[in-house]
Amino acid sequence: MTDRDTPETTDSAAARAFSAHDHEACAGEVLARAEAVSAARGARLTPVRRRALEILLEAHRAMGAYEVLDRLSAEGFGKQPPVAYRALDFLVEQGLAHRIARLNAFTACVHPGEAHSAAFLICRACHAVAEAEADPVRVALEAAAGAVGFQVERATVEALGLCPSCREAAAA
Amino acid sequence: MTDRDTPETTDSAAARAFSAHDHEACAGEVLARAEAVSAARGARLTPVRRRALEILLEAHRAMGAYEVLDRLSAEGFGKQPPVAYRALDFLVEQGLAHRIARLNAFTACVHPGEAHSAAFLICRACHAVAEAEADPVRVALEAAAGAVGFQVERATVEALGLCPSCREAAAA
DNA sequence: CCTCGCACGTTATAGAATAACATATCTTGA
DNA sequence: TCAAGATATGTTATTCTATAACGTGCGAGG
Repeated sequence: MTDRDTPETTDSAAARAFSAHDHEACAGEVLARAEAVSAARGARLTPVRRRALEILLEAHRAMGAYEVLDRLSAEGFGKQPPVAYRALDFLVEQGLAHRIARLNAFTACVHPGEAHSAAFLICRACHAVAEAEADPVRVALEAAAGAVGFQVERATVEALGLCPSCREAAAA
Repeated sequence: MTDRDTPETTDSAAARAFSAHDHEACAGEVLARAEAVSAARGARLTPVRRRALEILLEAHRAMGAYEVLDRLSAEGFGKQPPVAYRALDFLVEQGLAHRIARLNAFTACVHPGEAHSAAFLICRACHAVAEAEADPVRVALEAAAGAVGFQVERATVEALGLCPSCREAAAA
């Protein structure tokens, strides 16, 4: 079941999240796409919002709203909670970021624009968060729901466990 | 996909949660099993803990910790947050209740003792919460995780949407 | 009996989120 | 171009959620 040694083949985004890679390039690419997506929809990616997204992308992990707020206020933006919450809520609405319920935290979406159901893989050791493709999961969930007449609108799928690196470290 | 008119056949617990039924009998049955489970493990289902579980069972929906606390304190138990959190945490640890991350709330487990992966179906209209069988969902999730070398330990699967009754009401 | 562990209760504080209001900026159509 | 409405940003204050730290009582085992 935990059939390892199939790293790059299946879900490149999730695999990348758990391995060394060029954060800056990866962040830049996503940011460019985020701008395109926003423009296409007429949504305004203002300075605070854009900066909030950059902060999430740079961190490449889930961040609490107050953590983002600290960074924003240090850069001259507002110092009060709504500043961060509004920016983050905007990003989530636009599909540029996701909220991780289990952590009361937020993370940048790694493939904005593309329709997708995401599942989050949260490492309990190093706290990295990967966004995995979850279409089959969503299908299974909708089947279970449909069986009792429930109509799924939004799904929250989060797994807590060990990422490949931490797993190796633990085994050693 | 949303193939209705299959109410009692598939997942009786989840189906029951969304239809009229004898709450008292259903709660009594679950409570009896909870006691058996606790006894079998040597876990102490003390008065506060037992009462907290009863409160969840009677409500038959997700309740916030402070809501449970209000009821407990009205009945002579402690009035401070840790009283409720400790009781609820115990219930969750013992598998007698679940925490719904999305709602910051708790709900009684409808089949304690049996090993199961649960998915929660949360009605955004009436706020009912059903616990559905989620083994296939879990399998799909583990497949997605395994593909990137991630080892799932605990999974949070929650769907927000419309329950059968509210869906009918909305359609009318 | 006595003491060690667990449960219960308290006070105090930390952390997450939003309500309500004032000000500024952007857009748009007259 | 300018006024009006919508959108964004910022503030203060408050609410909701959760935990840390400490003292007390009780029950089981030496």
